[in-house]
Amino acid sequence: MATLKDISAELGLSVATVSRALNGFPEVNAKTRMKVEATAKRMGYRPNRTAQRLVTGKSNMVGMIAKLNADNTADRTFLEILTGLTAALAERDVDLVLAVDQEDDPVKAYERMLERGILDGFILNAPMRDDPRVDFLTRRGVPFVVHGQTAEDVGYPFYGIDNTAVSTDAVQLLAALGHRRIAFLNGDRSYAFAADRERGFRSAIAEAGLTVPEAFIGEETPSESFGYTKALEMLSGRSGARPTAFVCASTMIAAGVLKAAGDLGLGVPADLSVIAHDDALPAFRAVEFEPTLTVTRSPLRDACVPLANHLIDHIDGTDGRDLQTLVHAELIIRNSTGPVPQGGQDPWH
Amino acid sequence: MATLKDISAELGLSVATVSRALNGFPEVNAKTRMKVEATAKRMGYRPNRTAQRLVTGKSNMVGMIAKLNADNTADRTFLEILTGLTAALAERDVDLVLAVDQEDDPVKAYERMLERGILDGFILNAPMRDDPRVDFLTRRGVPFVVHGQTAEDVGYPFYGIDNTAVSTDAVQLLAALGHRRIAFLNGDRSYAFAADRERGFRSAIAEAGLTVPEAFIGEETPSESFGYTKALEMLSGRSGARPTAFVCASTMIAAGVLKAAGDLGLGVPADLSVIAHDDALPAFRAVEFEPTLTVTRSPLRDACVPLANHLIDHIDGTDGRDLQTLVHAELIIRNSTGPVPQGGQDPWH
DNA sequence: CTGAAAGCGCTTACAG
DNA sequence: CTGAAAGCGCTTACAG
Repeated sequence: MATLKDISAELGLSVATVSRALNGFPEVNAKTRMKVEATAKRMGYRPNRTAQRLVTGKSNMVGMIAKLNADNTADRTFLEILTGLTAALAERDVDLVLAVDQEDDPVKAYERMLERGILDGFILNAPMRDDPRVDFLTRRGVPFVVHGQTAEDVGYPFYGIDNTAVSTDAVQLLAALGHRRIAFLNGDRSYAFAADRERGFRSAIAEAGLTVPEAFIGEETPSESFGYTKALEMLSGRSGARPTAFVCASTMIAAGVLKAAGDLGLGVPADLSVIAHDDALPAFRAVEFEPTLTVTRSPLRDACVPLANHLIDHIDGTDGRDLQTLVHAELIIRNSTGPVPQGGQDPWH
Repeated sequence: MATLKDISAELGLSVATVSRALNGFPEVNAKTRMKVEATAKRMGYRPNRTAQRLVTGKSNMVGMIAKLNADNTADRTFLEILTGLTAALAERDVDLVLAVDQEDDPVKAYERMLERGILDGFILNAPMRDDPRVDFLTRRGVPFVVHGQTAEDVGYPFYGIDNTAVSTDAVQLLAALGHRRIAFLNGDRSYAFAADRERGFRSAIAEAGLTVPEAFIGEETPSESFGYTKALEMLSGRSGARPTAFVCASTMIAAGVLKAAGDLGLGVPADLSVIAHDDALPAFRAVEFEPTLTVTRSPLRDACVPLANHLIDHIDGTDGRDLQTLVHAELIIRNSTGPVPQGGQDPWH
């Protein structure tokens, strides 16, 4: 591997000048810079990251720790994030070191990674409300970015969607269509996103002058089978009145609900309306649902570039409060939502 | 962070001696070593990996590049490997840098990672037969370990299961039970494991004096729906005689086959025998199948420690040929296999 | 605009 | 058994 010394010897310049030329320092003579750049290219020069790191104190590596779910499957959203994130980090010449957390204590894995002393910062995925990792990293003074929100008015960088609005948008649409019995199939409430969705759901229900029985609310790690089982249960009407609409935390859940509706001979949207939040996972395309699915949409991939940039900027010194992005998911009305069924058209009346 | 210099100043020793004491050099005085170790501990000393790396040329980091499937989902086995691997590498103080490959050319991503110049080696997952990545890394002189086999008589380190034997064991069991019409639901044949499974299958079929129509052989990325669809198709008998037994590349596929059998009112193992290879994924537990599944079993997790160790040893200079492990998967006979149905008991006769 | 020098925190021949 | 010194490949004040 060619080094700065090789180039400087070749050109009769000092390593210092070569270094400055290659790093875009303004004081270098334009001609010198061109010569240096040309020979660097010709000699196939690559800066030695280790040496750079030793002197700058920065590693150009950030960490992410995957957390396995209770059933030992990391969710498929994780791989989606991983794909976008490694690409976005690579754009800024940063590598991703990955670990998988198999323990109960959520900060242990971070502590261990930190001890190895090779990381500039962390990306926190799937945060809980008041996530203990946030507290831990803040106390240690380690830069990090959160995918999502763990609390209001925080000092750290984050990128997330407004999950409260996700639910209120959904409920408002359904209420405007005349629905009064709206069920909610949420994700695991210990995660911040699901907690926010629930708050939004309840407040929008109240806002619309409606009430919701607890039997209409389910929460679990999103899956098709969760949607199927819960919808079947709620639509059986064993617990009194049946819902006429479902708000689903994910398209996977919605797939299960549609299946349950099909099994019960219910038409969507004639007998039942369904709306879901859509992370735009390649494996679950809402436009290919039958009927096409009304969604609040915010592609998971869109989060990756700002996540990477926020973290790197923060490492480079930008204040965390200046690196906070909260986006409003787009409401896309398709064919799975319609007016509440009336009189004779409603098989339950 | 405390450095060697801090410790040496504290004790009035040279940094060289402190370094040697901490690195277990035999020539250091026992008393000196103890003193050094004690103060190192007291001062919370952690060696600076970057400095170590600059001088030794080793980074203690290895790379793995995830390949997305055509449907953009990385298989769930990938996360299983990731979990075991990061743990096994951590035992030897090595970190895993991850990238996701989104391109057509399989070596591009490796080239890019290599250019960054921060890795000691690679772990190759899901190899193809005569995998181009093997060729590429060999030519570049980059250490790597393969999870699986890409060819016979190779020079690189690998850990894999004997996939030929996986199929022959399955076929021999079924043939011994009297089955003569054995179907095979394989993984994607472009992968080495599936190519080996197919070779094993065909040779065992011939060995047993049987033949197999091409309509009895299916191949696809393993999934429950693949098993379900294919089994339904084969059992419908549209293409002549129906199989009395299925050899499945994975428990996911077997789950689909069992479902199809159920839909058709076929009892397992009374009317149909099913055997699968079991990677022991936490989400698909063969003993919890109904009926419990006969399998060839080799936990994916078991591969991780030898993979990590083979790679690290190879990086440290051990010859690749001395770091090759091929294990024979265990045959576990449970309740999904039985004698071939005869006469009146066979609904198809 | 360029160079000589110090230094980042280690390891490792080479002396003694 | 221990130390002084060189060096890994860079960056960056400090001079000029």
